Amino acid sequence: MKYLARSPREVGHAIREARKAQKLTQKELAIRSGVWQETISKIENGLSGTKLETIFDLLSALELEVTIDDRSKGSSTSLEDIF
Amino acid sequence: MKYLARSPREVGHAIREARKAQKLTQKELAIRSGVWQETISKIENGLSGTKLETIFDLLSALELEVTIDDRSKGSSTSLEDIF
DNA sequence: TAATTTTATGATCCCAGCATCATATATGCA
DNA sequence: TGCATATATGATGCTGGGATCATAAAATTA
Repeated sequence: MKYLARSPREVGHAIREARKAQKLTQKELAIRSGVWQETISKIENGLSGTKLETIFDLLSALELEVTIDDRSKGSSTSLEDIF
Repeated sequence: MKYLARSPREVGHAIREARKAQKLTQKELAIRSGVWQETISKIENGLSGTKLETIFDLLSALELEVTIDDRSKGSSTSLEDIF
């Protein structure tokens, strides 16, 4: 799965989707990542501005990586994200 | 250009590279993004943990977007980033 | 639907991000 | 090498992130 994120809120959404795809609970992710369940909840729901550091803690626990690329290139996501 | 970021520090580096590629000074980017030059300097150098929000302010000013993807797939970067 | 598990919410406290101002370095160019 | 521009650094203060504890609300499942 591949997620395009244009805002912190969308990053939170991507994290939720990825977590669910891996059938993890917030608590399990919390243990793996060192980020509290309560905090994960807030991040996934887009409350809280979140620090980059925290996001990376979650992403690496989920084995995800971040790519920064020119906006233009592809609404590749529109296609691939359909599922 | 495409950057793979595995840490806040690498995000800062990617921002610097993208800014330079667009021949912008920190001050110019500061004006466009609403983030202070001093803050940009610190972010580019990996000092400061930075908030996600601030990163997105910079990325959109640079017309960059973020993709979150499974780690595995491609050391596509190693190839494409060579230049 | 009762019991259990998962998520969300709320409050408090500490620490750090960032705006802001001042200034020191460094880099580029005439 | 001297001046202008660009970048880095340092200090301060306010605000908000996140750890932490307690608990409410949802969602699962027996």
